[in-house]
Amino acid sequence: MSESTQTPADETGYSVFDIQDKWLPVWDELRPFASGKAGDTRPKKYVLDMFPYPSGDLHMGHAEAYALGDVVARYWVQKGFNVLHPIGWDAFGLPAENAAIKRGLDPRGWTYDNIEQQRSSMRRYACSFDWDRVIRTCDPIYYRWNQWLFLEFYNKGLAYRKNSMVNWCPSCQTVLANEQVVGGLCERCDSAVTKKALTQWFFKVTEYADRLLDDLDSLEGNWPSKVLTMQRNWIGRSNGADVKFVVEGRDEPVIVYTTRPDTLFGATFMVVAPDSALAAELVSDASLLEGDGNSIQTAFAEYLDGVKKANDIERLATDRPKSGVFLGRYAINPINGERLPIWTADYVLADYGHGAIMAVPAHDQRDLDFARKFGLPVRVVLETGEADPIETGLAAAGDGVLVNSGPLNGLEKAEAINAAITFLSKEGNGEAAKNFRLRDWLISRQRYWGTPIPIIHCDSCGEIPVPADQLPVELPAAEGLDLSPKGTSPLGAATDWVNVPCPKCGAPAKRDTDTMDTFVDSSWYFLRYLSPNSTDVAFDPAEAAAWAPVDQYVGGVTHAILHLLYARFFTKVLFDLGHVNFEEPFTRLLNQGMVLMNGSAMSKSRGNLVRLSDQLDEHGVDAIRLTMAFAGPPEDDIDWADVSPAGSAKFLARAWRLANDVEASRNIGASVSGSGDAAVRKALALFLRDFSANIENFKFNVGVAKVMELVNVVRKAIDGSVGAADPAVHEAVEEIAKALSLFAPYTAEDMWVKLGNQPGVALAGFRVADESLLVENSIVAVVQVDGKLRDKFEVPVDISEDALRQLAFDSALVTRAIGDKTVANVIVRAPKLVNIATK
RNA sequence: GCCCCUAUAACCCAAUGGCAGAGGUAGACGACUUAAAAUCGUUUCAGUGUCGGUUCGAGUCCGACUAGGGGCACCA
Repeated sequence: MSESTQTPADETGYSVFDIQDKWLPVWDELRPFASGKAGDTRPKKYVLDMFPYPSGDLHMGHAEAYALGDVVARYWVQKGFNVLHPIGWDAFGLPAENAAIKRGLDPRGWTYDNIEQQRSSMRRYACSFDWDRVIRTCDPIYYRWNQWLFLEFYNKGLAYRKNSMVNWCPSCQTVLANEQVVGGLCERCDSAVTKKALTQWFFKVTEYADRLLDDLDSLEGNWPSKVLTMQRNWIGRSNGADVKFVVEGRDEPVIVYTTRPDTLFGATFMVVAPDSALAAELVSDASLLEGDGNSIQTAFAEYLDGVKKANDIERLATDRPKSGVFLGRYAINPINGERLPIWTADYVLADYGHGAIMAVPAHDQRDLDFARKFGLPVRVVLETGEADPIETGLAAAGDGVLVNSGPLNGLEKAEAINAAITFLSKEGNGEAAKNFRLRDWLISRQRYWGTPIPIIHCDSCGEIPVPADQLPVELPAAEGLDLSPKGTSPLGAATDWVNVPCPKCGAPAKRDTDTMDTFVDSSWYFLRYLSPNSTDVAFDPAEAAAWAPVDQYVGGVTHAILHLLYARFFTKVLFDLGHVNFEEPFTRLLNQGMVLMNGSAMSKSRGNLVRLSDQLDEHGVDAIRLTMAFAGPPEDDIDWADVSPAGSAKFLARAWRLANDVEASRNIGASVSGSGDAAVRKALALFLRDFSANIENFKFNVGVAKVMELVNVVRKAIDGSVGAADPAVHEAVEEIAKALSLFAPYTAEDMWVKLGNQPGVALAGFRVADESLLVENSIVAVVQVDGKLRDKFEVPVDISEDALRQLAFDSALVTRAIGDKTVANVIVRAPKLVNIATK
């Protein structure tokens, strides 16, 4: 063991490193956190930490997350609950493959080695995990059920393949889900994401958009409001209308989505997305185009080319000037028969609504910018009191009364929206509609280290699901496969694996070579913990009924959208399929902050990396865990430069010495009589009352402070006239050990045994506060004059208002403060306070 | 540009609308020690980012502003 601030020469004998070595093997025997004991009558509590990705050993971020999750889990154990607190590994994914490519390692071996290292670190870190329920998503016994779920989704029409423009990371050489593109950059490697037309697998998450949004209301108060807001924004529901515009020379009308059907009279042109099928079709026949058809086709082709080249970062820049091309075609406004020119511009997105809009420049900033650039007309149809948009360049976005709008004139905006929809519906020209910002979830990836998609492609039968009895479709060995990214799946080269007979007709067919997004794995793992080794079912419904949903989820806010949205989606699908009886997977959510160093995220390149293993070697496990809990509110970031693990270690030694002193006093046979010191008993009762509330409200830092307070009280008692042999002291130190078991399990266990107990402080159970000690006979009342404190004195708790008022006016200090001023008002809040207002 | 969160002592942080300090760090002093460390004890330090409002009373509620952090951002 390396140098430590805890000198082993500490004459009292406290050595964090010795007690770590001492208790770990004992706990391995005791298994205090086994949750599957037969006949366990304790009430259940499912506490879940987000499982780690095995990218190396644990780091400071893990240390915080698992320390805080452990406080919650161990708290409920102390409260007498049968706590399910499992752990596993999110073991598929690119880093394993990248390591394989870079260092010539097998992704399998690399992954399992890292898992072993993390598992061993978690054991030393004293995480209260139930080690009988470990899962690894890269085990065939796990991902087999990914495939089963995929087929359940497929059979329900919730998994489908389509060709579309998808996000493409040129560095990872794979497609990305919308959620994995952050500000136009790849979430994983920060490369600029481009678009590519590919046939890919999707999960139809949009079909659940309404429920995913509406059910967030039921989580209000139990999830951080920040996460709820982010999910609401991401789903992005908007209400409006679909409006049919007849296009000259086209049989089918074009449908346009708008949130402002009230401004239909203000539409002066139409815009279609350049990369939409509609745009291509509209210009395909040169003879239909107004003016020189050929030059319009050329201009469009050039424009489309430029749009395709632009990446998302350029496209998302809001200050970018508008661009576009006139397509030489016209649409008819259904509300007034006006002829509107059709343009194409990249501010209209192909995959939102119908890829086409009606432009109302007077009341929409984007349309106004476009109209001003290309000299298109602007017509105000809503009197908002704002200046003329043509003059100011600012669209009139406010509310008001309709003008220039035929039958809608005089109506308020809200009324006009309804009236317009009614009018359109009657004519068959439109209807109310809603749209979502959320897109379907692209789940196929062109990489090796993932779950194979269980579909076989047959020339004559098409897509055929792999029959259930042939699952799992196991990944072929990586050996001999070129894993380097090249835009197509490495699995395509595993010819023995790829070529299979069609399950339906027996003709030669090929397996789908893509693998699933790893977010599929993590969308249901909380259910797999309930029957982690089952080969018959993904999860046992009886176990699910007994344990699920998760009562308390703990993890980083980085997953606020991705993982949490997908897991919610899966849960709702599983509910609809009759596999679970709840619709929200995580009843309560705690997001812990990050661990920083000197104000910024730790990283090797910044040179501010703090290694967890160094910290553990220097201060011991308990001190680091305690530091994490004590640093501040759990959702706040911890700056490691601001905290003092040495201070935590010092406190733990101080607490430990209390137990040591009590033990010593017992050994010398000090006589014990009575129920012990009243002041210590009262301090203990106060502590018991406050501590539980603090932990349940995630105020771990305050909870720790309460333990420190009690330690200080007991220290004084021992050093003073009360002494270490006092029964109240003994009792208080036992409670300190139990409370500390949430934060510093080694120290707590050692204290507990020193006090004469069998090992197992984690299961000891908190004492109940003695209510009779909390009843106060007297209280200090304060007297304010004009809000300023002037006197205070002790009064009986049941003092009457009149008596207290009298006492206040009897006070010389008070009368002096009043002086010659007139008393205007006297507020009496018996027994605590009197406030005398003067004028 | 829009929305949300935060602002208390040198530092990290507490405080059901009722005495601004629970706890810790750092500092100072003392005890113990030949000395130092450790330990124990004592102790300094703010009127709560700014301005205004509600109230008998505001760190706490309301409004505006400043600073920091986060989210969303051509979604029709």
